[in-house]
Amino acid sequence: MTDRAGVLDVLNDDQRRAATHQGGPLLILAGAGTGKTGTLVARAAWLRQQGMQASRILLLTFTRRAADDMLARAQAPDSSSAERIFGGTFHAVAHRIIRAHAEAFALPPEFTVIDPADAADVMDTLREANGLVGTTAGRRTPRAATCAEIYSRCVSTSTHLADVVATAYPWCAPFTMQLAGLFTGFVTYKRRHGLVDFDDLLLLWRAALADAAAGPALRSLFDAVLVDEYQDVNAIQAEIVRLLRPDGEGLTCVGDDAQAIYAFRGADPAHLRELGASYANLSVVRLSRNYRSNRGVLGLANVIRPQFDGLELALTAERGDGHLPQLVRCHDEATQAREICARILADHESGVRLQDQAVLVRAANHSDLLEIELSARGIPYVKYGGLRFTEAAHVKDFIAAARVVANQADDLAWFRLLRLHEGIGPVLARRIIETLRIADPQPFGRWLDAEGALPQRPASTVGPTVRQLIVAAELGSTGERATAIRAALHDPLTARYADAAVRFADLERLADAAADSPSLHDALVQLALDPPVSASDLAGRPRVDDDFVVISTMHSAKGLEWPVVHVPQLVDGAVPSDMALTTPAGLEEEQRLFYVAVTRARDRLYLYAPLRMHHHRFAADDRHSYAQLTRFLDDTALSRCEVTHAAPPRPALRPIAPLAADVDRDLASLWTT
DNA sequence: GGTAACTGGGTTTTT
DNA sequence: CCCAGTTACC
Repeated sequence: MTDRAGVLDVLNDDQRRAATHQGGPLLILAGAGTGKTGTLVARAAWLRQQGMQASRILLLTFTRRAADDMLARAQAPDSSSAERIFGGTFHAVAHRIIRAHAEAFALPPEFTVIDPADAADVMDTLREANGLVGTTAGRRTPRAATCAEIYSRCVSTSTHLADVVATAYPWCAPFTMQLAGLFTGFVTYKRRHGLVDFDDLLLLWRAALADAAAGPALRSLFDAVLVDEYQDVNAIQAEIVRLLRPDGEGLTCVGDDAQAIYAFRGADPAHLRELGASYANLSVVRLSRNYRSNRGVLGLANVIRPQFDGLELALTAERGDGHLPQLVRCHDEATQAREICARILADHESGVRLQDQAVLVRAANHSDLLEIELSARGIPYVKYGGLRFTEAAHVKDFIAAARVVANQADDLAWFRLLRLHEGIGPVLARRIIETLRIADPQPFGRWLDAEGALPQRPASTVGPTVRQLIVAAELGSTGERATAIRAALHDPLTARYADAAVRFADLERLADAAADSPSLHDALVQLALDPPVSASDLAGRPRVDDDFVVISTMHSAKGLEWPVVHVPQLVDGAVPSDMALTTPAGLEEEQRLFYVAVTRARDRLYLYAPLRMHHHRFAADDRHSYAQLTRFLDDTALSRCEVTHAAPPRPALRPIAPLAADVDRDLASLWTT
């Protein structure tokens, strides 16, 4: 059991003031590395010391990892439910409430939670009917995923479509009308098929809280609400918090407006900055004593950090002076990759484990060249961010099959499942679904009719699969069902993928993981809300003796730290990303993202600026133009760094044309006499 | 009529 | 790697 007095003892004065704050809403403005998590955990402990029941404390976070972390530190793992803090991500908590009262929300009890990829699939099936297909008037229509993004942006920021398109998706402006029609269809489709997307989870929770009857009941479940990373809330989440604690009593928000990096999914640091306006009696406690980084790193961090009136904060170093950040100006990207590898190996030889070193990139593809170089030198690495495990085709296939078993009315899943089979394309798949729907809501009962109506070849591939799934649906335990679903997919997956054996092994892990859930439904929701990053995620922690460099996107690195951090691609267009520069707000967010990246480093920070970029967007008219150093590294910032120049690339090899000519001549003897 | 297989141009970040 | 468009096959 946690030693609660001990939790408070290790805090500094500011942290203790935050943890033991009484009465009225509290904002803890916590700079990077200032012990935010420990303070929040201590506050929960202190509230319980004051006599509050654990189950009446609500802890809201943005990632599952953050929630698990804090809950693990705040309570014993074997505590009873009354002794357990009610915690999770906004979405997971919303789901728990909605699933428990599905009828009250006019949802079918077996409603399916769809992830953004599913939402894009729905958009895809509706786009043709809304004139959003192919190339119109020489302009390519927005991709299905883009349509889903725009929709979500409208919803999560409560902003009109026309404004969202104008500011964030200007190239889609010609299709605004069609998008409006598409979105109407999207909402209708979701309701008709019992689908709930991520935005819906929040919208439904907010609606319930605002409801005259349900609101007071939901509010009265909790005495205290603790919100982590408040700078990342969107308009809906901010309102959920406000509805949970209308007068601010018992509300604690933790955040740092300088680390707001999720505007693209509707978040806005203005919600944090305006807390004072919503709650006149708001107390603000600043945590600025940094326990993570040395003074060299913080010197740079403090000049990059954007300051906002009334919420200024400068980090002070609790650790020693340490090294200055190093800016390595590299001849080109290839040099950059070699330089990173050289420093990784040098630090490794001086005793730093590979896993204590991270490379933080703005976009997943920024590490392409580096990954080749790492592989060539035999340096092991793992990559976080970018493609998720659940986005791999075979995993989506498995999930589609499981969804059909869990909810036979899930047309979206049927569509994917059917199309997996040889000889079945979009038209046949749709026709089969039409046939099945006559028997709605039990399409399985009509399967043999549908199969009989198919041409011989498709029937012979899809028939066995579906008949096995029908059997799987009758099985008792989740584990048996998952295993049977996997078995049903054996033949179609083998026919489709050359590396079917590997993929099939992945699915075994997935089926095993699903077996732990009480129902197939729960397993699927879990997978949607908290997708495993890789197959090894499902298999548990990697072995202790495995050592590897971490490559992560800056976004995925939030909240983490490493002794050594490498930040490549410090070039305008990459950092800051040119995709983000359509608005001044976009540039500001890029700067905050850079701040997040810099503040991940404990001991050593290496920044890399390639001087020459090949195939770069800005260099389209001159493939050898010289790139500009990122605008975040102005003279002040540079004065906080030690600048070095990387060795020029190895001299080019002498042309080997004579050699090639020899080879060609030898070959020619094979067909000349 | 419908599907598979290939080609060529575009690619941020994720609960 | 995704998607639109084309072509060749059933």
